[in-house]
Amino acid sequence: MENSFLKEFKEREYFNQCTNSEELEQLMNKKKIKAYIGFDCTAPSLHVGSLLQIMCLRLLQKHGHQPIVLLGGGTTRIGDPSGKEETRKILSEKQIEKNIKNIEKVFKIYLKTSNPKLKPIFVNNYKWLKKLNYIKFLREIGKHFTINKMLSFDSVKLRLEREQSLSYMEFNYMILQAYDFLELNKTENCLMQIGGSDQWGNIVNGVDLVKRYSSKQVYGLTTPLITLASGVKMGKTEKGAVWLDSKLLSSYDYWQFWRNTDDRDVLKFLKMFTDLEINRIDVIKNKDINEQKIILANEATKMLHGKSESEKAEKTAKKTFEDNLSGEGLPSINVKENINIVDAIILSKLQNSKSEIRRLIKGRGIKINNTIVENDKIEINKNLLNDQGFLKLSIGKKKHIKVIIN
RNA sequence: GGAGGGGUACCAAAGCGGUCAAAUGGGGCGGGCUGUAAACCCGUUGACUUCGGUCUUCGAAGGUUCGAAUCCUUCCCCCUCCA
Repeated sequence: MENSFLKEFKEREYFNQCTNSEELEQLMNKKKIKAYIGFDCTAPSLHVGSLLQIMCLRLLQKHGHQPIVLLGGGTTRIGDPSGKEETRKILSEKQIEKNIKNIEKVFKIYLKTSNPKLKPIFVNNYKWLKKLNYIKFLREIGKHFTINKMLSFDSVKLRLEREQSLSYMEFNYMILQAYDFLELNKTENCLMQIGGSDQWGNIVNGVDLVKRYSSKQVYGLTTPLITLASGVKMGKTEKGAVWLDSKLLSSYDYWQFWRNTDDRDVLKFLKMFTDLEINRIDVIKNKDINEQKIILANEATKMLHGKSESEKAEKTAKKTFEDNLSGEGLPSINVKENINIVDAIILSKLQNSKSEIRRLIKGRGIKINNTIVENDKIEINKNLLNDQGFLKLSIGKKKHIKVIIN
């Protein structure tokens, strides 16, 4: 079978590990299945750190399979401790519900929702986890887990080797996640779980549990952890998380995030985070590197914020960076006349320390309409407006904002 | 339970009565070079400031002292070895 789900999954470098690659391939070629991914609900929205998982769900739809989105209201209440050093702050019930609602919106943007055979099924594991009866759970589910086996999982093994404590709750997280899979298999006939490579152990546990409990064969598939060429984990910038939410990060800033990709990561990101077919990417990769980055930024932004926002961002970027003009579409703030430059920057939220801003001014890093601000006493007044009626305030080379005096 | 070692800024790690807002390295930020890249070089990196200073920080709380990250007391936490 040409161009099967798994083939494309591998071509796009989504593939890390699979519990049984050949069998899964055969199965998915034969019939359309349901697969699920669980998402963390501790934050008010998702950021690019989750984008690869979202892309996996899109790919499922592309090949006719139906995604299940598990928003782990139940497990969020406990917190996945894997790899975490500090204890997670406990979120209120209300906050979790609010997060879940907001996160659902992200999926409704990225996934097709009209076709009933493909549209994402949203589930919340709190629904079944809250009803669990401890004794019954131990007898029915707990008996399928041997400590011996669990100790052999990397997540556990490493912790023990490093002589770090591993709490009983952490063991339970593994089991609860496995139980989620079992539950989804029973209620939705879900046959596959996808997750990041750090979830491998948890996923394998789920596959095992379903097999032992129901004698059914299900599959697990993981994606690699994306480390950037620079060695850091993807998704953080100077401004913090790269949110997939226009309320938390403007489409312009989102576009900039992709535009600023390291040369060495561009090809990978084109494969991972755009819908462009592989053969088109093969052509694109011979283009000028900066053109490639623009294509990447356009494709990624289009998917989240829509075509017009993406075009606007590109135009603004071109004006701002290439023509050195004041791009119309920059994020903007309104200020009173004669406000001090330092206070204005505080208002813009681009910096939150006055000392830092003064330092930047001393270091010649702040510009108004491309002119270096020489001292921190400057006031913003109407004389500084350009002929379009605003002024461009720049912090460093990349952060620009439109200032309007009212 | 017994014996030692330790908790310092974003991280790692010096300092062990005043010259400490705290060496050094990493990271971050700004500048230069370039391509809104990387590498490299330079600067900067608690807050506020009328730019004179002022205020808050070295696990927590007390105490000694003109003066404490540094000394004492109590408490909390981590690590190593022994049982």
